[in-house]
Amino acid sequence: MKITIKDIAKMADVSTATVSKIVNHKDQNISQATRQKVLDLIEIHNYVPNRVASSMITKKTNSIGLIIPDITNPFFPEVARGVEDYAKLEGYHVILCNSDNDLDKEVSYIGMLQEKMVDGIIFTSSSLRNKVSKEFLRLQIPVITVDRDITGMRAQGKITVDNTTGAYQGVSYMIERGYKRILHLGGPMTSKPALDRFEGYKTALDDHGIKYDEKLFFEGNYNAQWGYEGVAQAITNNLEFDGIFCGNDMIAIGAIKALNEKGISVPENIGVIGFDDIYMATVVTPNLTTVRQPNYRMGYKAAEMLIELIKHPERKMKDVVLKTKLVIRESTK
Amino acid sequence: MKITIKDIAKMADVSTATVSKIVNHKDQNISQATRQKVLDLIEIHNYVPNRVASSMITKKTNSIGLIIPDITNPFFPEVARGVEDYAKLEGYHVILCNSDNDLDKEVSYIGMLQEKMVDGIIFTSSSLRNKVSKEFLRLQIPVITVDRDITGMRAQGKITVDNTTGAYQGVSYMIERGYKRILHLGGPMTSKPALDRFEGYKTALDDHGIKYDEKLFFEGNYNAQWGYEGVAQAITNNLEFDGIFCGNDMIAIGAIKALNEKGISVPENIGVIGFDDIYMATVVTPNLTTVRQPNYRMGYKAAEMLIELIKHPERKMKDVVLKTKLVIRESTK
DNA sequence: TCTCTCTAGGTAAACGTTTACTTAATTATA
DNA sequence: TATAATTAAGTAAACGTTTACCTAGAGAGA
Repeated sequence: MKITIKDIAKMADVSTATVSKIVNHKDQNISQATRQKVLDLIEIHNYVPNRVASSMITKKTNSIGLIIPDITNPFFPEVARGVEDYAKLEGYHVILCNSDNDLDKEVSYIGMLQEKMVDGIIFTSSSLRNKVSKEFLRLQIPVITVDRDITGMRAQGKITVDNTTGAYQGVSYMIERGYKRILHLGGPMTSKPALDRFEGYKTALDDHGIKYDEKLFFEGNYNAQWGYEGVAQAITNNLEFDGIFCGNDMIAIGAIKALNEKGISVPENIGVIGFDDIYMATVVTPNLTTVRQPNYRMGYKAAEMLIELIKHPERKMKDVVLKTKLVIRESTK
Repeated sequence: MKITIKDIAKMADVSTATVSKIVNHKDQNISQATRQKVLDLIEIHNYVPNRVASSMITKKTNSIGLIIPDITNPFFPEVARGVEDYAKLEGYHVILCNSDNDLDKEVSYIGMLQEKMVDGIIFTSSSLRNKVSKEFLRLQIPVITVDRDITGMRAQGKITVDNTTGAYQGVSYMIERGYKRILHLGGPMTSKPALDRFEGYKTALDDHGIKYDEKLFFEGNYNAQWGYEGVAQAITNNLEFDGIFCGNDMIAIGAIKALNEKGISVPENIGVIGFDDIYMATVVTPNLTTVRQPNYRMGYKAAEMLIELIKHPERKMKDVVLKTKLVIRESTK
């Protein structure tokens, strides 16, 4: 039998209220003698308070849900780590949910999280989808989105990255280094980040007196496969280009692989730049020049905002837009 | 105000017991008319059952704790995904805990998980540490360890990988391909997997008539940094070798980087083989020949065992030892 | 001495479910 | 027709806490 607050109370010959006060450090009005007696008993009998019972009363579970598409996607472990770190600091637990960007799974998770009475939800997406289940819109608890909006819903908080400026800086850098015809292998244009990066790309060209050529723009997915195929296709089509701005690092990694196989040298013949700065970027040959996204920060910030909202639901949160940073390595000359 | 089972019961003019039975599908003895009436009310008012209240009675929270050192380490997302996938299948939630192999954090997490009344715990470690907190030993709930033992504790279940055979196969393959003096850049020998791989390495040499030379064995960590340094050191020491068997892929990636920088060609001059088969192995140049560990499987299996134990605590679990697989790519000739 | 204010703790309801047991009505069986 | 069995519910305790409110005694001030 598990030992409860009643057992401790009986043994200490006090009421459960007294024990409760001591356990929760609301014990200004408890004598040192009683406190010590109770604390000793707790230690001896290894009493651990049942937080599900407390939750019934306090209406707080001290847990938050983290919905991401796939922890296996190298983008997400860092944001997960960020939210977990801050959550722990504040005594919250995080429940990990992999949605695979699948509406059904999302609905199912939202249901489970609601039933478990989580205090809030952080929602991250790889932005491959723009719809969101109506279950989301019904939610009574605070939701923070990171990296994207939820259409039709005003989430209580929003963390994004300044993708436009990031792309602008990356592309500008390429132009300044002498690259003139820069291919853009973008992510899916249904997603805001992909759109913003495309925007930054165009503006950078424009500001440097280069006319945007739509033949140099390809829309695809966020994976290495697509980077590989995109380059292969461009070459087959005899497209002329001397640089590639990729929608993310995975695309860039695929692109470099294709170039290597064709015997095209990076960065001498063609420069490549990615987006994200995942660890792999430092490991491929050549090391990838890329626009770093503060993934850990995003997660951490998201948890910060969420927990502040949990504590003060009436507070209005300002959206936060994090800055990117150009990381120059070897894939550009 | 959140709507409760009582509200539904009142509106449907039935008892809460009836509603409860319907919600939990224990409704053989409920008339279709009543069932439908209640179901409709639930739908209309968007009633969601409070599982923390149920947990009080059923003594089950349907959640499990997953303690890993760091989700950011490329080894772990796959195992996390494995446990999450199976857990979801069975209606369990997983609470993610990053321990950083730090005893204090571990103790803190165990405390929190106990208080939250998780039904079981999966404990994974990067094997950098062998001690475990006494809090672990006190735990009343089932614990499954993956990848390593907990010293002094008989966990209710254990998932490991046959590291010895894996190493044996990898090293044998190198020898058969003509490599003769094979360096071993191992992980920390405080960890069982590192030891077993070392064992497999020696046995393979032995079985192929090559004498083990202790000058060719280096003990280190599990990261790329160490691989880089290990090789640099070996070269500085004018050590003669034509192959490297690495304690894991990260080490191998670091080693290849060092070799590349010295202008030593892989695999022509020196062959390199890793362990794990993380995604990065397919992305470095040359692609890494490695011994694949079934990470996802490990996580999945662990969740399977844990949940079986939760349902049938009396059952005795057989330890499972998963097989590795040699994946031949480009870093060996 | 009387009243007031602290101090140290106790009382008991409440949180939202589940479930063992009970009950009333209906149907089947002999 | 009398009884047994089945169906379709309802009753109320229990789960382990927290907390608003209460109380008894001690000391202080007048």
